[in-house]
Amino acid sequence: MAKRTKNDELAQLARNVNMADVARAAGVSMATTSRALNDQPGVAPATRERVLEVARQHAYVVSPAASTLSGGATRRIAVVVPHLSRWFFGEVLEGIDATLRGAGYDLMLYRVGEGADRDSFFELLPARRKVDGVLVVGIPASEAEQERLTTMGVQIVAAGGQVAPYPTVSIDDHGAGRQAVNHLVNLGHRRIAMIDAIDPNASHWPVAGRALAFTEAREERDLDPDPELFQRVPWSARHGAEAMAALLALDEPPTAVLAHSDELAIGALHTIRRAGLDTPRDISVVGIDDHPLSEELDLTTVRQDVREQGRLAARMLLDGLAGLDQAPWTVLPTRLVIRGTTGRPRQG
Amino acid sequence: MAKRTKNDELAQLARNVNMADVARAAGVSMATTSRALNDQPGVAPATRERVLEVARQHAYVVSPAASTLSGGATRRIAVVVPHLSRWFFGEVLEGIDATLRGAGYDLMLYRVGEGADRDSFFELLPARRKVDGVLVVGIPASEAEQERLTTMGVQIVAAGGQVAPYPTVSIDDHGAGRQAVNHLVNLGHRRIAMIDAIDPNASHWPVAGRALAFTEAREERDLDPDPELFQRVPWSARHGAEAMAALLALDEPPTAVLAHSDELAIGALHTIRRAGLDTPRDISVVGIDDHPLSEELDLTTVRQDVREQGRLAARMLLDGLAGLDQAPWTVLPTRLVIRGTTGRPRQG
DNA sequence: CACAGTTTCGGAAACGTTTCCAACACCTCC
DNA sequence: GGAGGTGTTGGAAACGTTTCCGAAACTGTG
Repeated sequence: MAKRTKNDELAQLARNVNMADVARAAGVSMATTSRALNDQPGVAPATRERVLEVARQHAYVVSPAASTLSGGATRRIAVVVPHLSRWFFGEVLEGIDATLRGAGYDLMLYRVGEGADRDSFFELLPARRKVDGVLVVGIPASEAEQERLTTMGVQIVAAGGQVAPYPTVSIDDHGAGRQAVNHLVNLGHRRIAMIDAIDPNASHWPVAGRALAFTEAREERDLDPDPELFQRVPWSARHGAEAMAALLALDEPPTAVLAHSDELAIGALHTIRRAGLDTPRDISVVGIDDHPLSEELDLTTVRQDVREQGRLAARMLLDGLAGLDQAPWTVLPTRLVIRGTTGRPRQG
Repeated sequence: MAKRTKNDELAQLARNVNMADVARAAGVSMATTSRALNDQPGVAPATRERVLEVARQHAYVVSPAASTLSGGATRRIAVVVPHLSRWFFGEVLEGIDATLRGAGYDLMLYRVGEGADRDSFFELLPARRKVDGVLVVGIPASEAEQERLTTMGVQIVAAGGQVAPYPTVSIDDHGAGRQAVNHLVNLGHRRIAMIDAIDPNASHWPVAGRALAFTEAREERDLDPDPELFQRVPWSARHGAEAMAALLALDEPPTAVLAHSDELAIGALHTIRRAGLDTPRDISVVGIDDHPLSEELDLTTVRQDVREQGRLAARMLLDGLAGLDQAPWTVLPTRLVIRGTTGRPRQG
């Protein structure tokens, strides 16, 4: 009999149960059923219990389409990212997913690169009748695109990016750069290089955040102002390696290197190894991120809590949807993690 | 005047335009408007053009909720993954997203770990009225869970995983292991170790695919059968490093190591470095995946096209939705990429 | 018991699209 | 001209839920 009941239940899943079925079985109206299932006031506790039990027995799930059409809310959030296979975005998504899931929201993913996809997304905003809110992650959106986005008529929060006309979450990017460069200065380095990252998909990339901290420190702390020490390359370990090779080919190589991200730092480390040099004996390297591989590589780095950024961004969006107050701008601190790739400069 | 037109358009986006508005402006009925917008037959070309132009001028987008409620199709695909921040899943998602986007489908992301989330997902199948199909990626689903999934009444395709009662895409996992171990054998290695990966979230992890190829090769090719040479650890660079340390602590360390994935291999490489040893001079290392960092690390590895798996899986699902024939099981080949971490065993 | 206030309940309209089928228009052939 | 076939069009019903508002039931007080 147990086997037969299981089969009946399976068959019932295939034939979707509607609220009308639940109402009939519970002996109440559609309106009462809806109120009971949606935890709305105006239902006697005993009636509510009965309806919930009948719904459970029928394995009833609401029709999201009918619910949205009638009540307006989609209970879906769009997450817009420029890349999927890079660590940062996967990590943010972990935080976002957990928070949305906990609140009963679904996550719709939009990977928006360049060209037709991007034009289509920002021009017509096709997502606007599909979601209640949008989380924009690390998209180098132009001011026009940002403004366009606000016309969607949905809540927007940005993470991991730049100033925008909607609430944002980010790390103290400038502070992170500051921590890294100060660490090197305090070790005694004066000829310090930076390998900065540019987004291969962005049309321009102003000197801001981490890079700005570096250029400012050069002036304030009397560091070597050699422009050759400021390298800007597309992010990837390989480009980091190539930039490090260019730095090692200078008449006077730097004694320390600040890399925009751990991925660039990893590439730089391997160029150093291949050149027969070592950290921190011959040259110091510090990254930013604390990527999972950094601990294994013993890389000194500035840690940012990427997952927390995702959680916070989602939290802020949900608060906005619930009509609660939103902080317009939340900045997470970063923390210097000293490992084995930084030390005092070599004498002479 | 140009500024004023732009503002009118922006205001119009905020107030959603419905199909009734388009029909009225085009001077046709709702039925004709729907046919024209959906590329259905039974509309005169001139009428269709007129409707399309009016829709474009009004920046009309359909109400997905009304469309789904009326026509049944959601045009959404669920992608179910056990992790988000690991490279493999980001890479698969890139391929999936591109293919779904091209076909006009939206991607809904479900990260299903362990515990309540997982029970909820597989038990009640809440996604079943939300999507037209499901792509299951790298989920170590039990047979009961797989069977349960088929009761959703939607198309299902799996990628990067195991045998299932629905179409699947994977690499030739066994072949990949074979390529790696053969490469080492052909270099002359006989005392070969394997660092195998287990999913920290799975309750069991049978010796299959790559690991099976290793254990079979030991018997067929007369390799050293020492059971200490078969290490199984949770995937991560750190666990790879620890397993490598255990192997180096043996009375007679292996002359070569096959790692289940490049991440494990990277960890192993660093233990080797820290022990003052080098590849391939002292010991050979081969991984599987061709992770982006592997080229930079000069790691010999077996390459799998992860993004192509995503594309294929999505393609197969869309074909199923379109009523086309689906191959029940598609296997992608892998390719050995020889770099600098493998060489002949040291003499003596 | 009567009255007032509160809680619960149910019917019907609304939401915005899709699609079936009847009606009409047009064309071709005998 | 009439018959038959083809293409186009439009009205109405359906989809499954939510919510407004009137009616009924219940509770407490004098």
